[in-house]
Amino acid sequence: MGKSKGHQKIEIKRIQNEDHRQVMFSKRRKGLSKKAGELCILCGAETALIVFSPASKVFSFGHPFVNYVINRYIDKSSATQNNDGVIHELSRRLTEVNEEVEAEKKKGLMILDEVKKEKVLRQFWWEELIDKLDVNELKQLKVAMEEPVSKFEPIITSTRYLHAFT
Amino acid sequence: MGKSKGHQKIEIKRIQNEDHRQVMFSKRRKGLSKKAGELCILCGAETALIVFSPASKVFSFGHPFVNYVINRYIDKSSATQNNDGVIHELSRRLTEVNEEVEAEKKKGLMILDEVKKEKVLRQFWWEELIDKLDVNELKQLKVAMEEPVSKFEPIITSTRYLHAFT
DNA sequence: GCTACTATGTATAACTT
DNA sequence: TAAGTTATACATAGTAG
Repeated sequence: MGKSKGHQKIEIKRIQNEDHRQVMFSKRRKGLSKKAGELCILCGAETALIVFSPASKVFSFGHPFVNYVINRYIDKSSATQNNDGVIHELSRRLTEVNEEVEAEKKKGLMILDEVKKEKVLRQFWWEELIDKLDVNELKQLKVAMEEPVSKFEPIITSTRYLHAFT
Repeated sequence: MGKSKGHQKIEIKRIQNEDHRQVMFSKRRKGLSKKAGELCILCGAETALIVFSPASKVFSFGHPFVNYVINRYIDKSSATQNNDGVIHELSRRLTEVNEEVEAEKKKGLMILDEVKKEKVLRQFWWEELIDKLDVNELKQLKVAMEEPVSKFEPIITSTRYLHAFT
């Protein structure tokens, strides 16, 4: 007797209850693999999906093989200068940002003190990350930054970026 | 007048019609990325998704980053020894911070006309940007986007960005 | 934790513009 | 050609075992 409220709407945010989260992970991971497989069959796509659970268990799906797709991805990004993937990833990130901003604005602006506090935390995060990026990534960024890209400047406004390389 | 038969049942096999297949690919690829992102947010998973279209276009999604997840997949044992461990730790912190942000968003409640204007201009800004950037600039932006300060700053100092393309 | 069930939300196949 | 609409299939949140 399934006495259930059925599929209720949920907010997309971290599930607090650990058990619930685990169950959700299991279900959704399977669903994701299934859909990845369907995409391959229906459309002739080649796909790799790697998922680490919070407990660091790995799950993967690949068509034709995970490693094959990964290699293809790596080759593509290093050899060819195909913007598509980059653009896609960028637009995805930007979309995320915009959505976040929009959601934020709908609810209201954060209290100024809290904004400052968050900003400090984020700076730390970012500065540490820069320190830990591998040499190639730093070179890439450095080269990119040495190019005259005036239309780009607005993004890189902070001097924080600069001493990462000095 | 949407005179449609709606979502009909389909067999999971290669779609023969090329146009139909392309449309299906586009839709399902987006759906897949969305669900991958939801899995990450809901369950704290780390995920990489790489999809090659039949025309060899690459699309990818990664949290925290595609390359990070791939590296972790390829060589899990080194994760604690090199920077991956740091990045992992940092990504955890980012998640925590984001949770805090989410919590804080709920506190504030001020909708501003100014803010709406900014939203429109901002969308214009990034769409133009994507169209105009060359490879080096994309690399640069990619790096910039991968750190949370830039995603955050526009909220506060956005007016600096707006005349870049006007 | 895993499977089964049910009610419901969501994704999406077919169609329109 | 992509973007929007509609009807339906499918995924899945909640629950029980």
